[in-house]
Amino acid sequence: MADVARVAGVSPMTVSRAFKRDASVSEATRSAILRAAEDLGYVFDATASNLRSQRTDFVAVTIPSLNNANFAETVSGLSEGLKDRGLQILLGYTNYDIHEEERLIEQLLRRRPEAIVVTGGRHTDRARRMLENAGIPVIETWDLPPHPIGHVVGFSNAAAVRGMVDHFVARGLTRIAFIGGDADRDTRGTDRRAGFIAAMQSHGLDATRLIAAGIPPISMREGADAMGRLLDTLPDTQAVIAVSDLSAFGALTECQRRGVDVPGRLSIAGFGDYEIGAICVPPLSTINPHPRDIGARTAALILQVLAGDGTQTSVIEVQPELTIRQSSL
Amino acid sequence: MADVARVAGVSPMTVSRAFKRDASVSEATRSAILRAAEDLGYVFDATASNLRSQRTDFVAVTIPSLNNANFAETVSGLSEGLKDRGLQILLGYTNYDIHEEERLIEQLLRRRPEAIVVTGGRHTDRARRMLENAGIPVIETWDLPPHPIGHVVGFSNAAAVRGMVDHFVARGLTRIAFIGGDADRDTRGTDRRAGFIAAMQSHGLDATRLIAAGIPPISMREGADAMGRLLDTLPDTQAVIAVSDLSAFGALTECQRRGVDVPGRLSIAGFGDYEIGAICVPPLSTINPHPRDIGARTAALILQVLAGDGTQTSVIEVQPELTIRQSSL
DNA sequence: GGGCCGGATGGTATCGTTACCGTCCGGCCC
DNA sequence: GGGCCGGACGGTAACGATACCATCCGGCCC
Repeated sequence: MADVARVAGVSPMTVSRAFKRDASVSEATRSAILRAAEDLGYVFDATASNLRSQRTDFVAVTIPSLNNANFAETVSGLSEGLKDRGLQILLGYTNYDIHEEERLIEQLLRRRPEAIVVTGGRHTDRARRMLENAGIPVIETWDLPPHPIGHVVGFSNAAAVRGMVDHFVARGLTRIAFIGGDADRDTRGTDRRAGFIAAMQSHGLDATRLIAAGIPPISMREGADAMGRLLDTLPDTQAVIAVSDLSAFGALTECQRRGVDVPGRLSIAGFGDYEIGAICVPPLSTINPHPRDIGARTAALILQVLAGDGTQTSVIEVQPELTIRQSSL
Repeated sequence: MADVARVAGVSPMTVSRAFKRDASVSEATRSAILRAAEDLGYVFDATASNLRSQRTDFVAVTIPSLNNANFAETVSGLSEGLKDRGLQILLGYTNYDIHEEERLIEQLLRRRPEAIVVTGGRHTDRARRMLENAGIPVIETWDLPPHPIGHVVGFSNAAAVRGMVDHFVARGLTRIAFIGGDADRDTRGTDRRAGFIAAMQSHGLDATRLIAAGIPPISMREGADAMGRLLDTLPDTQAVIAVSDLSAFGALTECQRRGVDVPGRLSIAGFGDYEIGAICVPPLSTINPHPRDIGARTAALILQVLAGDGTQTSVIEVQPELTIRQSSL
């Protein structure tokens, strides 16, 4: 920076200001400085800036998996909402493992983010403590934790599935199965399964048609395998709700391979409104949790909190949308 | 850190060492320090550490899109290979836009990564200059650029597609179309399309059955729409290669909706070996570029270069694998 | 014309950690 | 017993930017 200042004929202080957004540097001086910097190949050192200013301009985000269209949408909405304020995202993924999440949170907090967004409401005790003491806004998403750490932008996975159960029951279907949600690791999956069981019981129906699908992320293949086991063991099943559209699609393909008519003999529904559910034949009924909205509203919340609007924590509940398509008609 | 030192009864210097990996601190002292830190809720400040030590222990990575199983696999392989050496990944995505990539690269370099991995070999001039002058290892992946900036771990998209064309020709199919690759933004897509054209011409076949699919990322829906246009305008087409498995699957669904038998009347192939291609009915022929290997070999290369093994640049070519399934048999 | 104001710029200390260099001390060798 | 060695720990300066305060000067008001 001193070199740039020398070449541009100004003080380092002015160079520093030229790299800021709204500092008072005349336009002529600024462009001269930026040109000198470009010529010299100078690259602004964010670590020094961060240390001195005690601001890093990034928001830490943890998601269970990189390769998931839903979480990618949330990150995208978040990123979009933050970029006007110059906030960048520091992303980490946990592989659906809360111990991995704990390690990740520790690493992320060391880098002094302005805020931290975590997916889900279940954490190790130590992770919880770290988040509570971090001294920055904490937002839990994709869930409605009973005891939030800070802010929440989420929805009830259980209530969302209840809507789908009601849809099936209204169509006169009673022998309904659920695929997935058996792994303790995926709390949203287990919540969906718990919602299924509660909804079935409240209708006075048998809630024991539960097919395990393995550890998350639940693949299409695992959905297909689960459907295979379901057809083998409980062939009179009339409808299936899968923990995600991906496993629902896998289940659908298994039906196709076995010549089981969907929805004629069996109705299928998924969760997440992934693109595949809208385009496959027949298209899948699903529940759209509006992942991009979750990101966008999280971004808005972060901006509001960082601007200092009060210190109370907010719980923002987004409404999942029941989307009925041919696979359950 | 001074507070922790006081509580633990040692000097700040010793606390600093206790947080390192292989510093000479007695085990008793170290655990006392870590306990004191935990009690005080002390969080190590990575920004200060980075500044003083001039090491950040992270590798910057740019990918076109978060929500893409292939790139996610590469990042995962990379991450896995780097974590033993304590290197973390700082990930950014470009939305398939080289100007966005330029901005991203600038932001990433400001954070002083130990190395930078970019997806693809086409960049803006300024991005190229920044990478050349960054003074850290640069690795271009998923491509074999004619003029590499530094190291390369990639493959020839064009050559990979040629293998698929050869497969079709060997089966006696001659009226072959290509879906996608028309957008300038996705260089890998355009390379695949160019490879298709070259391969067709070398067989003396008509290489003009090219169907546009829109701007990347090419969705399943766009694959379906493209297939619709293809069936409308060139109904005698015998085989289709799509720019990715996702668009290939979309194309397949369009055939299903129209009652076009695959592979009876039309063969379909994709690219990328996504899970959907393996499980859909019929399963899709595809080309597997081994994305996780790309990540793993990139990680190994980075470790080797950072360890100081010579200064020459290496070009590592991975071999895509032709995977023939029922959709083209 | 003197005083005042605000935009543009400069100087200095400092953010929290670690590189570098010392110190201390117990053990071992000749 | 003196010398040497190495493990464990401490003191100080410095990484490269910016917060904070000071300065300078042209323009405007009364």
